Amino acid sequence: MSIKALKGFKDILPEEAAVWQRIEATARDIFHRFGFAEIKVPILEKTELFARSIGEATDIVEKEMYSFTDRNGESVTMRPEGTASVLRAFIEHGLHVRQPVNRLYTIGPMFRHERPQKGRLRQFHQLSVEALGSEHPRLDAEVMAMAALLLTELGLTASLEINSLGCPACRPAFKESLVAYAKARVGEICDDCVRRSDTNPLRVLDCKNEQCRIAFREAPSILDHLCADCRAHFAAVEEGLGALAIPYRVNPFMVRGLDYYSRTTFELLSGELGAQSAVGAGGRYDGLVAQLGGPALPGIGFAMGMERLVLLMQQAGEGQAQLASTVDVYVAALGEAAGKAGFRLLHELRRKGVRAAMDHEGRSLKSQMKQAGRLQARYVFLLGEEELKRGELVVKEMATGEQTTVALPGNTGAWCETVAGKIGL
RNA sequence: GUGGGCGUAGCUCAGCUGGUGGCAGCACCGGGUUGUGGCCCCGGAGGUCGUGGGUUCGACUCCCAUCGCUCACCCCA
Repeated sequence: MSIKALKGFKDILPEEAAVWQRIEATARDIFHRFGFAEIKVPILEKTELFARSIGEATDIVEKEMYSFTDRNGESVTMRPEGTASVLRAFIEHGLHVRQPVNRLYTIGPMFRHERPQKGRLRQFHQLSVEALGSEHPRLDAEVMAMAALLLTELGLTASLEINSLGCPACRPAFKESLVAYAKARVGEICDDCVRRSDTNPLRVLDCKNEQCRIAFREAPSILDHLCADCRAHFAAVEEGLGALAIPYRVNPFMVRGLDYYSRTTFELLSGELGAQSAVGAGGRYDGLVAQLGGPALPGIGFAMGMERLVLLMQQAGEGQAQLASTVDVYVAALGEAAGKAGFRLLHELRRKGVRAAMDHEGRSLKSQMKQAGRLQARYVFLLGEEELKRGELVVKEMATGEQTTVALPGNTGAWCETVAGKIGL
């Protein structure tokens, strides 16, 4: 039995990698338009970083992290999400003293030891975006608008849902009234929700169980419990989205899985991801930087799941492998002497920026032509013993089948000048 | 951690109530064209039927176990 990839770890084959490249290129372009700069951070961090940021009591920290003891006896963890690492780097290098507001993004793999299913892997990839240093609600709207624009430019549609989770001033009271509401209905709600009302009360709000949904339909709403500041902030976020004409829906039942969120939270949802629905999600985390030992700076960010984007693009027909040509010129040589000359020609072409390919196996011309067709070469440079003798080269344009004979000067560099000039490369 | 579905060629899959694994499609290689691709025609190569046991004269087929994949719960991007 040959060795296979680990459960939940996937190879991205060349054909699919093309889709990934398109997503990354589009994302970078848009992020740069919005003034975000890339930051590259390690994928291995001290375990404590995640425990402190994501929250000790979350599923991620409790049972999903790839943690191990390093050779020096220290507990380290393969990052389960990007924000903690980016904030650590932000604090460690004092980026806030350079400019008042920092806009950062990072792209890369994350690791969570879960049971894989559609749209969920153990190693997955995120586009992770953070804006630090401003609590202006317009920033919230701007960040959401950027996320939405990315989807649009990838040819995808998703619906934006927003909510506010309040702040340390108003959330505790809400939590209490919600717990009280749940406790009074232990008989009607699922076992999970009974458990949740102790461990993570807000989560009862987005339980998928039909009974629970009914039971919590009349539950206290966070939006009615917001303090004056949070209420004003949320209203201004809505106003900002309105100003940019970004469609959205307020969903008071939306909750986030990570502890650090405050005030604005949002999700970009799609119905085409199996049991998963979020392509992207994020929110504000105003206390987090300070909590990690940095300055008391507010922040907001989001993450997009790249595998989920790929899934959506494939379903939208955007994931088709482009039939673009992978080579400009295929050098077909016949015989040892022509092979040697063709090999020099091949490298000359490449040095001039031409995508060129050649076969070294001494195959028949027919088979070389076939290969050229498969690579969708625009031109074949045919070099046989006869051409070599006469100092010529046959240039065939594959699309039309048209062939012209080109005279070769004495050295390969000049050949390419002549040939490339002739065919307009 | 819990449950359902599925494991036959590189890929997609036929294979009936057990009786020798398929001229199957795509892909690959060669030929038809002594030096010309795509389309067409002909030929070729490619398999521990996931693995291990059991039942049987005989198992791809039935039973058990195991591994893997997958979907869902949980959770989340």
